[in-house]
Amino acid sequence: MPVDLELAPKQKRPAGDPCCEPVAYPDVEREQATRLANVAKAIGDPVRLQLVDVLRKHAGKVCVCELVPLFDISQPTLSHHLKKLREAGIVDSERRGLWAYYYVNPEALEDLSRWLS
Amino acid sequence: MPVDLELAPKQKRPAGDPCCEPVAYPDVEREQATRLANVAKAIGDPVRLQLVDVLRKHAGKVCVCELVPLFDISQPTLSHHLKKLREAGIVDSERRGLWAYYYVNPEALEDLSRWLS
DNA sequence: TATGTAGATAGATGCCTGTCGATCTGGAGC
DNA sequence: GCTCCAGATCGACAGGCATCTATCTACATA
Repeated sequence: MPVDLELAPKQKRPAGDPCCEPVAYPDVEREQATRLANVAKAIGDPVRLQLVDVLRKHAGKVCVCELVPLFDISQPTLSHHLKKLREAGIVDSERRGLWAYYYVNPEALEDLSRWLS
Repeated sequence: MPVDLELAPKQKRPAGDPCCEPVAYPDVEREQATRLANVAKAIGDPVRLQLVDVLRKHAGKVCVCELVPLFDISQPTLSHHLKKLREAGIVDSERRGLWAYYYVNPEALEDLSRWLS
């Protein structure tokens, strides 16, 4: 049964008894929604949210070895979370000698922030 | 090996060669971080993010039967997503006769919005 | 060259999640 | 009562994710 998806498709329903007004497609289209959702998903973990919180205050000045003791997780797990944040474009890193320094890329969060408000 | 967690614990490291400045615990404490992360996680799915988008514009005026055709998912799956949003406190519902009407609870998103900006 | 350290990667594991079809529930109308 | 419909729930399944231990890579320093 082909369904007209362009606008609110009206099912068969007692005439004169519409359950609601017609609904248009979301303003946020699938592609943009996926992008925003990916950012939201990335901060959808308490550890990662706190990581972003720390990095926003100490951008470029905190090495990973200082971050590990702040959380009750192993170093590889923290590295995994940082990778997730990197993949979502929320943070980026820079190596100086032995150490790696992470910083927040503010633009990534701006889109989501704009959509929320 | 007991580690002092109160503030930035200094590991053994060549004296006079600190990798970075001391880091304090995240301002956003674990509990609040978990709350914020749960909200972020709830909108961390493209379908749910678009659902919120639609409901913000048609709050209380859209029944579920109008939402289903907007997405390429089955009715039970959509019901599942709405439940997730309900559990996160982002939306709430009201039954009128046969139909269920959902609306966004703006407060739930405000906290996350504030944290982001 | 050998040793130690910061951080990333690999592989395993158990749990969580998105999806479906089938079924249940409860109101509306005959 | 019976039937139809909107929506929620159930049970199953595949894929994803957070976590760990073990290992690897790259740099620094003796």
